[in-house]
Amino acid sequence: MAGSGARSNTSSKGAGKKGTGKRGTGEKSERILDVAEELFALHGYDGVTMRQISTGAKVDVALANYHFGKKLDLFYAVFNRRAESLSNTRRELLRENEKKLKKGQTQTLEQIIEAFLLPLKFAQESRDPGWKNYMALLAYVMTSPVWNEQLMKENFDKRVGEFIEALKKVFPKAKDEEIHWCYHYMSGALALTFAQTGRIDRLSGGKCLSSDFDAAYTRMIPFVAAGFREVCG
Amino acid sequence: MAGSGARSNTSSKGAGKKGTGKRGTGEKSERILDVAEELFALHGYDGVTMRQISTGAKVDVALANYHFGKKLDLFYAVFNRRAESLSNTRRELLRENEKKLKKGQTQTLEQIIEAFLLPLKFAQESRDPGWKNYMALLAYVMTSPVWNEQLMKENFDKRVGEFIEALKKVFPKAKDEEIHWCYHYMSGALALTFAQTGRIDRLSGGKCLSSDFDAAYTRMIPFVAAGFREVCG
DNA sequence: TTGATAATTCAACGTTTGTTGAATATAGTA
DNA sequence: TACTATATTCAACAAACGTTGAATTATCAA
Repeated sequence: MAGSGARSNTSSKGAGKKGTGKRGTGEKSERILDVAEELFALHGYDGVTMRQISTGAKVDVALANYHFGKKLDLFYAVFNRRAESLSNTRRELLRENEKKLKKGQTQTLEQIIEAFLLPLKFAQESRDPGWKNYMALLAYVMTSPVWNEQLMKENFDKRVGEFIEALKKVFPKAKDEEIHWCYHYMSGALALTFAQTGRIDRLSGGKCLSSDFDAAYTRMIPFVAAGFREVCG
Repeated sequence: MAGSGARSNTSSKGAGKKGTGKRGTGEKSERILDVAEELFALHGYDGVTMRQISTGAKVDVALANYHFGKKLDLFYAVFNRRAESLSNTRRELLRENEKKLKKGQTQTLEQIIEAFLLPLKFAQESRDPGWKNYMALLAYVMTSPVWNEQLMKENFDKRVGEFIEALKKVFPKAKDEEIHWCYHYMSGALALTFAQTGRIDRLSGGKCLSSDFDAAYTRMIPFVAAGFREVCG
């Protein structure tokens, strides 16, 4: 019989491939991921049906199941696809900064923040418009009480730990609570920016644009840095 | 025939009552609202079924429809219930501050921010645990690209406009863009706090608690104020 | 070309969904 | 009491849901 492919028995992620053919790497597979990414970012996990995804990707409903397993596995696949590359870029920038330093020197606060934000700016300005959708999906996950733990923990928390360690070196006298709350504020500012709700467009009468991440980025650094210094300095 | 009550023909909000009896004010009605509030805040609009709500409220499935109309109308009813009281408290605190001023004086930045945050702190610390759920629901709406406009516009944008006007008086030389972006950062920090995702608990190893809005609140004021001064001052 | 494997579509399944008409119970008035 | 409007439950509907077995097509090495 045929079609005995990637059907996940219970809820495994990897979709056990057999020999040569890698699942989820074909043309249609990527179209499915792209459409799912956009829709999940806009309407959340429960607000999207498999039929909406397959219709948008111009494939049969069953194909998404064949390649990715259950709907939940597809959601994970969408989230994981860009998570690693994002986290890696972030690590590289942070270590690059560290290498540039002479012995005994520590990074400036602005450098640390910049290293944290820059990859996100790159993502937003990338040619691939999917990155914008992914950032919106990230905002959805970051602010969701149910997804946050299972998705952020595995993919991003470790890198954030490094980021916070670097901050502690800048503010050696600060309490841990102060640093963590300040990071929390920055994280919230970021998440709302990613979400691209269009609210700032409305409130500002068009003078600010949700889509203009460059404007958000350049002002966020001094804003956050000043906040850190006030609370932790 | 019976049961010809509050059935909304198309999608009207008010649920046209007939004479004396007010819909949605009984004991079970409020239980429905409370449960719906909690579930919507946790799982979003699409992540909650009418049956989950009615089960949680220990009533029949049909009762929610009878009192509130369609599911969408119930969602609106939940959101609107506490929106007005929140916005009013905020206005009162802002005007109280203004009255205390002598002629020619303007409010300090901290006072303005405090007037904006205080009602939210009250809400969080209220005896009614429903307020915490509502703040999480607010975070969901604030960060959602699809709900933001239709719900925030009607209920909160006007008050935010007043808040921003007060800020402009503190920073008369600042550009509108700068003030709006700073407000945006503050708004994001707030939203993530409301969401209570538990992430700060995890990252800080339990030293900070998502539920501890008081800790978030006291540090947010100096953090945000310093950021405003850096960017707009 | 043949044969095997992967990719894709087709058709259908058992559930669950929001919603509603009718039946019953409750409360209040005359 | 009887009457009336409201509140609540019961039972069921059509539609949409995620998922899957089987059939069909494409791919590619031998």
